[in-house]
Amino acid sequence: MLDLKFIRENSELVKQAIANKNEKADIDKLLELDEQRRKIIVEAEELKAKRNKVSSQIPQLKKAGEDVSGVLAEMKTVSDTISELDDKLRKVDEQLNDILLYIPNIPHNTVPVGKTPEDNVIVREWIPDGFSFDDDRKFSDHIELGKKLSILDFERGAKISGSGFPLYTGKGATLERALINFMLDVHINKHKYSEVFPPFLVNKESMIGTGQLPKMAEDMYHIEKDDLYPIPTAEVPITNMHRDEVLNEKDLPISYVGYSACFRREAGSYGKEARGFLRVHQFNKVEMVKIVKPETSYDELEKIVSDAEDILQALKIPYRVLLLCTGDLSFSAAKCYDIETWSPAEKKWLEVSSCSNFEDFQARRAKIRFKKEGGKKPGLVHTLNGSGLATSRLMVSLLENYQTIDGKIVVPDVLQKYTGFQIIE
RNA sequence: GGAGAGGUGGCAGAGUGGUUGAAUGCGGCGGUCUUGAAAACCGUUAAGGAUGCAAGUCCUUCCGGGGUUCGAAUCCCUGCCUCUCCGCCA
Repeated sequence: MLDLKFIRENSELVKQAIANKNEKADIDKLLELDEQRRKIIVEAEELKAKRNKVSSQIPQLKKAGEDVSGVLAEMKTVSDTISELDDKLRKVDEQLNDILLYIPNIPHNTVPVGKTPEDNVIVREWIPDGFSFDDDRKFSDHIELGKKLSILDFERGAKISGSGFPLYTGKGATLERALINFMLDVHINKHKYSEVFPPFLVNKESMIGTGQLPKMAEDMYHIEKDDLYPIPTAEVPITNMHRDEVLNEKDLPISYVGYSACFRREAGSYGKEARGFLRVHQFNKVEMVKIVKPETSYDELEKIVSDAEDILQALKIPYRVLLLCTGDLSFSAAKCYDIETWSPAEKKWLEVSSCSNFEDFQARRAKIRFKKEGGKKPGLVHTLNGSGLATSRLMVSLLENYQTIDGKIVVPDVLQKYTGFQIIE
């Protein structure tokens, strides 16, 4: 959420930013409501001041034996008028909020302006020793490998739940678990994040806090009976840990890492893109979340990206880092880097991580503040998060890159102590 | 799921219709005292909003939402959460 005052004072800038993000919002309507709102408040507050004053005098008048019936009648009218104004205010506030909650964050000035993914900027590329894009071996894709080695069973996953719900079996299941544990350990021990294991169902307030609702409702699962949402990412529960809290400046930055299953409806995505692991309704992800002071958030963003890259370098999987353009930037983000790994069978880059700085956009929605040293007013924190990493597409790159000529999978060195085996055959 | 109890400031804990934004204690901050520290004593200690150049003034907030009343932390309804007992259960 943007600051209403900021929008009032920078309406043209906000309009431009929204257009750059390929989004829409009726800023003029918002400003009109804002004006109405303030007018009503002034009117109502004058009456409330009067009511408070007179009400406190009534006991004294009674004590003095005076007749207060006239005053009571007058105050009744005043109170009725106040109720009317409060009702009016509530309605205006609701409309105002409806618009505010749909206004996206403003891109940072280092974000390239662009419309489509083609306008994203490749920041860097990393390949392990001995790797070549021109390798002319015949690469099996992850679906063939999964089937042949009995480690992935998409058919049965679809039978149990539906398409897009992958089933790992045998050494595939072990490998998945190894990957998650390896990533968690690196972030906890090497990068010094504190570990959390969050709930997978959250309430509406949490979904609004991080910006998934109301805008992205169609992409979320919703359990109607209990009004709970299966999380699309651990970002939601972890960032919302500190919703409605005032933190101490000395406790910042806070860095959390946690594993969760992630649930996404992916409404409207069908076809080839959805094959196997490429687009699924449930996947596993290790997520990093940071809550920081505003002045450090862009340094912290670079750190999150490098922490995520560290995993891929340890796994020796080719990847590249993209700086997303304004048009490809998500609703809540001010700046975002994507990390993509190479799939030699698809001959494509696959998104395995997204690292974003939300500045105070989520903090304002979720009311996450911090008390500055020296007793100044609490200010909004900046929040960030990054996948470190999502396993499903990473598994695609891992299986494909580590396959041998005779169709086996060599387990990456760093994972072997987690799997307990060196090869899948 | 059934039966009770309760949710008050950073924390603990008073307060059952009228100067209560809220006693008291602890903690925090500032000061006096001290070579320094402790103790003691004194003072101070919420957030959000409207308005204003500012100082300030005003409004709101005692879990959330409605209601009764001239007036609500206090009464009524409702939602959420916590605790105790019972039942069920990985």
